[in-house]
Amino acid sequence: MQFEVVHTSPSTRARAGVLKLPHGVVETPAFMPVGTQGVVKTLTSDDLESLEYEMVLANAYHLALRPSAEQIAKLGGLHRFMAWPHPILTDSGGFQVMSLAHQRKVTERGVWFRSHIDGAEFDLTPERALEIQSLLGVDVSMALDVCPPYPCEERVLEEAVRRTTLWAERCIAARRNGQTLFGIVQGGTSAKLRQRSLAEVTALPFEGFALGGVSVGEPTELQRPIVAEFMPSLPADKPRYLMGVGQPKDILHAVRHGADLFDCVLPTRAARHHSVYTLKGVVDVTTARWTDHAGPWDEMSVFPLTARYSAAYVRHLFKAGEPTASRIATLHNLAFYRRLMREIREAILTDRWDALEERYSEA
RNA sequence: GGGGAGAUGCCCGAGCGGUCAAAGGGAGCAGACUGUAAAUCUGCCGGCUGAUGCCUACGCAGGUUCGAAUCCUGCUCUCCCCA
Repeated sequence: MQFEVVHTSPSTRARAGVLKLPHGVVETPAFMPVGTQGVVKTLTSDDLESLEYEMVLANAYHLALRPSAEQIAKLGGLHRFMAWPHPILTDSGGFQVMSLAHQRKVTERGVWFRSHIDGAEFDLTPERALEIQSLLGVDVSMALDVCPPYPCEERVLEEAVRRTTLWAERCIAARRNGQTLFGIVQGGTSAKLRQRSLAEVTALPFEGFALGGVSVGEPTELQRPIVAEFMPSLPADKPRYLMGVGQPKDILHAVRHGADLFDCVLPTRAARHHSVYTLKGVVDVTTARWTDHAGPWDEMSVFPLTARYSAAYVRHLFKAGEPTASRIATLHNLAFYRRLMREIREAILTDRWDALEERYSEA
């Protein structure tokens, strides 16, 4: 892996970079669509290419359970398996510590899961998380962390920080040859614990660093200060990844404070839930106002892959329960996010940040 | 022609003397979703009202009863079986 910051905005901490990975080059700031199970739901890999995405996220926990890391390795690795020859980053399963909290136990050794699929035991240690991601053959592996929810007792938060550091050290030790590994900073909404986690994790020789444990249910008013305070403290010469974020405005905010990478289920999940992103805000495409609307939801948010479909038509497809409705909305939302990231990068490179913020002020 | 079953809110469909503006679906309307157990979940859904409450409602018309969607009589209409 190679990372280079090519330009930093003079008025903000926003930076444009180039991330070179085994399967391709990623221009940052970049957004990774979420393909948990080795697909971005409703899309094909060539859709993602048509949308001009350069990197996607997948999930080690989910793929290890089904079809299994060994199975994917046998079939030539995750890139070949999902027919996506471009960069892939995998989450380790740390997020599932939170999302599957009711059927898991965290110990000093690792996380013991009861499979959400068939109830079988699944023992995830930092070492195994690294092995899984190595078997998958992804471009960027994430360390196994403990992601606590919000709200959360200080005591639990502290314990999560402690274990995350311990596991980070074990991940470093377990790293395979050439495996690119990012460390994750925890600490929830506690500045003190964030500070400690950041110091401990960034002391380790990771190739990149992530701010984790945000967008876990906390209000944005609490998320923003954490991002603003700690994103700039992550090593400047390495990629900075804000996990699970977010709304276009959250991304704008984080980029302003120096973030390079993002992922979030919002554009894809909202699409399946008939919400579409436009420069005028998120609109529910099934509401009655679109019944007779022969044009787009927003003239300023029209994209080549979906331009031919009217608001009235997409509304009808959703009402009729047609799967294509979700597909069109997903294409639209990912096109919106792709344009957002492209415009962010352009704004940084041309020092026109204020105009960009103005453009997305309603989004 | 004979015998039987039934008519409930936008639709389907429970209810079978009071706790019924009436279960449950569906449709409709409006929301939520942030490293995906989510193509899921939530709210509203006769009218007026902030709430209490009031009014109109269970095919139509009468009746019994303190009280009827529920019981009785007649009518109208549907469906099924036999000839």
